[in-house]
Amino acid sequence: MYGHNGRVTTQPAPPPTQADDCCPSLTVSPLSLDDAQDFARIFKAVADPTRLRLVSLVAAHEQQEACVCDLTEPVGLGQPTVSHHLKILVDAGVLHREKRGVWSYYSLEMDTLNRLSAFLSTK
Amino acid sequence: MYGHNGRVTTQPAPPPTQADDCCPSLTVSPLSLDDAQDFARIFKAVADPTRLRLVSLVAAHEQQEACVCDLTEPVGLGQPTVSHHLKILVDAGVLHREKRGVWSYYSLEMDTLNRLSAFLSTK
DNA sequence: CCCATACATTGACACTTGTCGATGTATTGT
DNA sequence: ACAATACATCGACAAGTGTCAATGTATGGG
Repeated sequence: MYGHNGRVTTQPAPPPTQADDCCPSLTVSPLSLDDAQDFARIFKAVADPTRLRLVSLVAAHEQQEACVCDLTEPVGLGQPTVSHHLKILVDAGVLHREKRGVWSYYSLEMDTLNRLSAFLSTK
Repeated sequence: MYGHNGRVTTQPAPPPTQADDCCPSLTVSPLSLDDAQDFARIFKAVADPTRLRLVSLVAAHEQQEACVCDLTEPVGLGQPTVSHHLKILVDAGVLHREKRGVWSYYSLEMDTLNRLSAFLSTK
């Protein structure tokens, strides 16, 4: 009934409310290793100042889409570096890439952003 | 009126809706470098599978708090490593540390999580 | 057909990061 | 005072990451 450190311990513990396996949330039940790795991978994509700015620039651009040449100057980095960052965002499902003619147009993958948002929310 | 790549360009562009400087959002206006760095730092703290599991374990623990000795076994890592991860989460404002007796109790900093959540949401 | 443009990929490098073992520092009980 | 416990910090090392210059690949225009 009392643990090694003096706090009251609970009974066998009700089976973790895993009912909502639809969309794992950070604060409802312990994350499985798989879920933790999945979300960590997406967060990693967003955990860089340059990539955050790229996403916000795409969002603020006309039609909510932009090509590489629209982005290199605002972020002040070389084209290969920007392409590299955009690839990471696309691989993580944060951005969508559509090639039209010579240009690659990047747009938001809103489902992913909202999924991340819901994952973090505590209310 | 037409840009170098054939898309219609807009007039001088209305001053970016910076009215909501209360809480920067990823998708409303281009992020400043400072805001981008601030949020990237917090996302970095969360962009690791072990740290995500630590946060979820704290959230799922009794009283929504846990000490290091509660966490080492579930994540399967050594005590110094767990302490290291917890420090990163505390520094980022994701967890709160309170020392009571010999134990350090970690709890959620819900404001930070909800701020991140709102930052990512597109609705 | 050839050239210019937009973008992707590669190789290299400095820097950061996750992990561990060893050690340091409080706090509690005897 | 001493020993044991809980935790933090340090030093080290392999692995990962951000950046660039150089090069490769497709597309459209003349």
